[in-house]
Amino acid sequence: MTGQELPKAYDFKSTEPRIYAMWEAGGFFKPHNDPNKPDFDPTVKPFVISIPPPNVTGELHLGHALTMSVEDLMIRYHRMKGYSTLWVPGTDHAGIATQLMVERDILKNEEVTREEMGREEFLKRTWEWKYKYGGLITNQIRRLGASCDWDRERFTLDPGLSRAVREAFVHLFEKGLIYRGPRLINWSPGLKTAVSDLEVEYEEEEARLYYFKYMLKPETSEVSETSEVYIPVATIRPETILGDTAVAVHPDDERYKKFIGKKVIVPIIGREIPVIADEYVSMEFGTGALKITPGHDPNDYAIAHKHNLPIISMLDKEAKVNENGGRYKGQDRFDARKNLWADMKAAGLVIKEEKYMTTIPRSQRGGEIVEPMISEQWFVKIEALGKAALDAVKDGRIKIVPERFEKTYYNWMENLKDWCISRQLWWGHRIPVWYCPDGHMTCTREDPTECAACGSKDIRQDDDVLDTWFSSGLWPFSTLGWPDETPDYKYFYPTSYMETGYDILFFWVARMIMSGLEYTGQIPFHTVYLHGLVRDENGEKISKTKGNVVDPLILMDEFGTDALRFNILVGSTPGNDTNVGPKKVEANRNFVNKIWNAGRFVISAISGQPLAGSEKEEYTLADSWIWAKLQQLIRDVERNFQNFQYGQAGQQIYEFVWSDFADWYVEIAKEQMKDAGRRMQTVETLARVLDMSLRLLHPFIPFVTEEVWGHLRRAVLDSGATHVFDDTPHALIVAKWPEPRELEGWEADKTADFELIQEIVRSIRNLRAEKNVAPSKRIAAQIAAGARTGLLTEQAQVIVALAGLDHSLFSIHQSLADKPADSVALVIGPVEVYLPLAGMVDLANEKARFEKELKEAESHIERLEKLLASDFANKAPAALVQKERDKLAGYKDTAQKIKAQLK
RNA sequence: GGGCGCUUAGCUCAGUUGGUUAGAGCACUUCCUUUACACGGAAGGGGUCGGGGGUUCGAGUCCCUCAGCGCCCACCA
Repeated sequence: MTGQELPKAYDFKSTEPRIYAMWEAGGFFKPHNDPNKPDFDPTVKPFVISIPPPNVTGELHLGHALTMSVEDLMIRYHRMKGYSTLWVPGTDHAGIATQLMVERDILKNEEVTREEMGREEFLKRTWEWKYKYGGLITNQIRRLGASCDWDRERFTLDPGLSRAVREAFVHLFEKGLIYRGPRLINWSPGLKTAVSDLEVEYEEEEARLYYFKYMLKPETSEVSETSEVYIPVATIRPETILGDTAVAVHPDDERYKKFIGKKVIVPIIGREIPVIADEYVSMEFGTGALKITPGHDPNDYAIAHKHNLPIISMLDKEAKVNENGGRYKGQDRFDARKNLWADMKAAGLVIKEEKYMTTIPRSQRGGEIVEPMISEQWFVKIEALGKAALDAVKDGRIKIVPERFEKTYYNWMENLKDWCISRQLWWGHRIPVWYCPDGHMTCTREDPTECAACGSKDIRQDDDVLDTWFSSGLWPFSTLGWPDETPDYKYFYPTSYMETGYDILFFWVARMIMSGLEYTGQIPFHTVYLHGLVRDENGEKISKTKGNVVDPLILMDEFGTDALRFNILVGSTPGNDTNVGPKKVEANRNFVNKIWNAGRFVISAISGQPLAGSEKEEYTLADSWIWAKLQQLIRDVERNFQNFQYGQAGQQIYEFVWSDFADWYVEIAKEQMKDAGRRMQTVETLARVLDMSLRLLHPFIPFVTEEVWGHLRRAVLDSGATHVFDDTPHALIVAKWPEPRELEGWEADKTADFELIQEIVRSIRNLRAEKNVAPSKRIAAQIAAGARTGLLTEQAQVIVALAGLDHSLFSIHQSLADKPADSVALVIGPVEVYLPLAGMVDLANEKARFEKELKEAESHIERLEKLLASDFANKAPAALVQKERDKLAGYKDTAQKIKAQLK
């Protein structure tokens, strides 16, 4: 197919699936150096990323699109660099999310609850759900162009990964780093499971602060019906009064000192509890007296421990009042609050209530208010693990990008609390501990048949499952075969980058580091790259309630995957949020189309006639310029990639391709190709620059670059000019990453000369536009070029073509004795251009224009003279000073020429 | 209460060893269907880089300070 036969607009719809299938069939997603193959070379460096596994039943959202785009870019770049590159894909069982989804579905369609259905049947249904919908998300990830090795796809509940979880748990158990016991945990009454501290979100909300009387227990000697002796207490959750086991005051509080050691009466239910002294109580806040509810408040729990107070749980798993709540038993926590308060009011125990802003703990998943409760749970002792993980970042074995997150990480790792890992769910890895009737625990790698302690055959497995993050914490190595020393594990582990959102730095990244160090004795990855959140086009946080949800699938349908990816990748910086929306994606679709058409042009240029064998002339100024620009671009992109500045790199390639290559070089190339002698080197330069540009762009926009490159490659090979490319593999995805290099016979540093030509062309165009000269009209021009006569004479054809001049009425002179009549003059540094625009010259107008330009030039001269007279000349780098001197000379030139014109 | 980030053109944002006249996309104005591309081309308009102070020959970039916005962490009822 030649250039002309390609459609005018890039058809991403048919191209993308075809290209993806070609890549996959070609085995390009697999590491080229595979430890499972006989020709394996252990000295080749691997580059590995483990995908942050999406929820197996999830659907693609922009967060995934961002993750996949960035990781695919990293992967493709390293693949082209020659690393044995592996991107391990997979999905997460996502305990709570998936279970909720299936539970709701069954309830809706069959009106059966999970409890009614039973554990075994429910799990069977959930697996069916997984098989049915589990492929959805991975197919959507394929659409994004993700070059993962799908043969190595893993799922957290796979037998292999489940074995890894089992190994990890038993390891901790045997090491004594895991324990079970009743502790105050965050309980989600809706989900009916414990959740970890991280899964609780604190929201500032308006609540009420209730003030009431804690009546002193009358002492027999001074019973008085009228005396009202009480301690005023304030609370946000009056229902927890039912669980109070003390009232605490500050030991130095003169108001309450006399009550310390006495008893007060719990309202309505009449229990006697002590008044204790503790410095934790703030005298200034509230009433200065604090009710202690150890069963339902973390601070109170700590105080109760200190003072050996009893702990009363007054809520059940559904957050209804239990038997400890007397007459309120069975009432929902909020009903109990209302009713108890009403009863207290009736009893004269209420002082007042007022509005109060406070932080309310809500479940990250369900949104309901989380209740601190005493419950029997499994915990991981975190101190030693956290210390090791902290050190790994502190001593630089693991680098976090951007660096500022290291501080956040330290802060969190230095204040860790034991991790509650048990969940009262069914969908997940069941805790591998069995109990016998005597209460012995058996924790083994293989399912036991009898109690390890007493031999009892009557053993029962723990009902709970593990926190999803426990298994995903093993992801970088469990996916590679651990705990077995598989070839993959040995070669690809530790992995290279961990790329994910900063929002799961603690949830996931920190836990992977702890797990990796503890189980494998190695860091799981050496670099953590954190990306930001995706926001809508106006920088607003995307939320369903706001109705500004942006669906990546719709964007891909409308504008193509490459356009979406380029939007996501360009203009985003590490750790910062990125805006995505149709307008931005459309702009990038246009860029993709630009590449397509530039490709079409180059391919048709090549296909014109055979390239091989023709004589080659010297490179032109334009050839040298575009090549120099490209070399600079390659260096800049490399530097930016090394610094993880992918957005910056993308932006620079965009500008090069559109502004330098398409707008200038291609237009000049059209001229150069008219000259038979120049055709070969022009086409070669076109092909080379396009080739390099496509390589640089491939990690960003893989589909269109692969497609265009395929056509380009065939055209080049058909023309016989095999020497043009560094390498011609079957696909761009495995082509070599560009490195800066010089061409034989090519002149470096012609940039300034070319820029003068650009300035001349722009000035002429500008004047034409001002004078409303039809673009199609070719006009005459005379140039007085002074010292640049040689350069301009050489570039005459370019100037004539790009500025729309009439070749036969164009001349270049060293100087002009007489200023051409009826002409408009332009001054560009040392060059004067005269455009004889008869009838269009307005002397007053011209004068005003020159005066304005002169003023500008003079202000520059003034500024530069001042600058060069200052310490700048002594202290700044010599090259920089010279540059400013040259500039000053240029402005002086211009000013002088303009002055002459004004005479 | 602690920590972090942001404030640059009308809008959304780039700008990483401090060094030309501070950039892009969108929007806006004028012109053009020229044989790669109207998903295009050409030419324009638009910014005291949040305020103040400092370091420096030189600051959007470094330091201090103030203001506004946002995020994270934290046990004051």
